[in-house]
Amino acid sequence: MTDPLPGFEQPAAPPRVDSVFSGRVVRVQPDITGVQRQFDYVVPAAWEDDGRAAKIAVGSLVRVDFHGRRTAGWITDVDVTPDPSLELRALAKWSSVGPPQELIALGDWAAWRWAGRLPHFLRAASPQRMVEEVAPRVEPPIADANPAMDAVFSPGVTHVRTTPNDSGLAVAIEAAVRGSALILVPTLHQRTEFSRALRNQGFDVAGYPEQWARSASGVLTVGTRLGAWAPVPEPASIVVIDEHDRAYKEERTPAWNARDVAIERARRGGVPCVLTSPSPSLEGLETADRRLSPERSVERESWPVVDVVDLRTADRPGLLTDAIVSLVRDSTTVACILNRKGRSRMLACGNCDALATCDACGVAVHQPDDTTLECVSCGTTRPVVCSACGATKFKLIRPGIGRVAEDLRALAKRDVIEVTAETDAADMSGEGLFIGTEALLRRLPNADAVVFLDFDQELAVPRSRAAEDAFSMLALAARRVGPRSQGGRVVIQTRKPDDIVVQAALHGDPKRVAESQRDVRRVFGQPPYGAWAVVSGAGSATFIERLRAVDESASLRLAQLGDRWRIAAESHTELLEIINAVDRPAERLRIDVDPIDL
DNA sequence: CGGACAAGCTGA
DNA sequence: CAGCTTGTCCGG
Repeated sequence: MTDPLPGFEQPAAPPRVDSVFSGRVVRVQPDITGVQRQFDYVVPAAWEDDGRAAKIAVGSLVRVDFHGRRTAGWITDVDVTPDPSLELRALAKWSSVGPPQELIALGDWAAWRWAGRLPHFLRAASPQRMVEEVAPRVEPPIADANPAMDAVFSPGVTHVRTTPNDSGLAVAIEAAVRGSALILVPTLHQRTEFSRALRNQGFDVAGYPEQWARSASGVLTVGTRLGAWAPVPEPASIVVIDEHDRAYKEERTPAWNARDVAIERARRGGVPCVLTSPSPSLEGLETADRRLSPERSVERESWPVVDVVDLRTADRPGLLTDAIVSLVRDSTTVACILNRKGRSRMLACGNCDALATCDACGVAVHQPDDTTLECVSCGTTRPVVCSACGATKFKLIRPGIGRVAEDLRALAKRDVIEVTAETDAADMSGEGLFIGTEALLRRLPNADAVVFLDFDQELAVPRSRAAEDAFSMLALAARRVGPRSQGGRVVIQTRKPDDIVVQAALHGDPKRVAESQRDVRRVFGQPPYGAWAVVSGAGSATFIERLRAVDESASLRLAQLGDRWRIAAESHTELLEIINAVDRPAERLRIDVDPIDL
């Protein structure tokens, strides 16, 4: 250390007298994305006297002096033996109770499994606001478990195929009866529904992440994707409702999947994990130790009447066949689904309705990001400002839907409600004739009939999961309209009436989809019979180059897809052992393990 | 991540 | 070679 220059005052250095420290040393993971290392700090002696030291535990949120600044972090280990050559600093502040030990270990695993960083997962497992202390664990009142459900809650992973009109609530209630459980659902709306239903059954319910502290004291917890990281201590079981749902997959990096986190968490805790779905994912079926399905006749009866309209022999051109028109006239609430994937989308000014066009060539423009409009034809860009009135808000118009809605209005002689992202939920609660994309199915509470105007749109998607996704959409439609005994009706317009997905819905038999997909994917080594990752971004070329160097025996298969790369391996272990060993380039890089859109 | 410091670039 | 940018390293 250099002496201060004469005449200059030395800045106040932190006291380094031994008696100031308690001698206890803890390990801290800083909450900084770029820092994967952990660092040791000592507990200040003063904390022993005022009770703060007693709060030091694995998972605690603290603040520490780190390389000239102060940062938040998590205690990942206590009573560490530090490297004697280091001069340790003291913890600066105890902030909050944090995730329990087992979630920190699970975070380590998730960081490996999705090639991500630990702080990302620790944030998911931490309270949104500081928590002073957690109430002692509450033991839920023990009710009588239903012996008929013993098979569902036996050790390991159980896949329960539900009927389309069974939300999975019965499984969730039974889980609650058997001890403090963790229930995951795909959407916030389902979280509200399940919480309400469980409360009506007399259970105390914590919603994650808002009620972190209650969850931490062992209250039955219901959450969406993030709920996989709820701090319920040693849950008696973990239930994943509608396990096939894409909402369980995080879209941002690291692109983790809550279903898979739940499965691993249950495995580590040695508790049952129950997956439910009316349209199972192959991943869910494959990881399950046992698969339960309803009796064939029960499942069949729970499906609505499915009408298949062959568009090749339709009575009139276009999508509004006679079958549709008469159905729409006779039924009260109908949802018409028309996905216009891959078609050009146009923008119109939210203020004056002028179509946004290119200043150079007059062609319609699209909006690639928040700040630019780009010409599809010549690539000219301009700011998001209307040329006619100067407004800065634009709305998306899907020419397909607008046109069809207009025609439908004329043919059906009734009002048609076009549902977009901006449509108010209140406008969708009553009766009516609705038209919109797949999102309409998620938002409409129920309907007398659902019509897929052009189902080939779904079947023709070039993705390995296309069939499963298309079928899950039909299962969702079936849930909205109810079973055939209640007059539920789903109409599928297609040029491929013999497609396995259409046939499976027609016969109310999801097994057909899974079986056909299983064979295809096995042959080609596609997930879940192999592991995939997609690498994209500016740094991907460098990354792939380095990966080739690490993968000496060339056990990974690489395929370039435009500016992205697909990495395929026999297993996740093989895939991640290599991916995690590659030095990440400085440029932006996105690694998507288990991509859902490939 | 962000500060420290080294190496590289530019213009007088 | 000062003054600036860019790159690399590293933290308790």
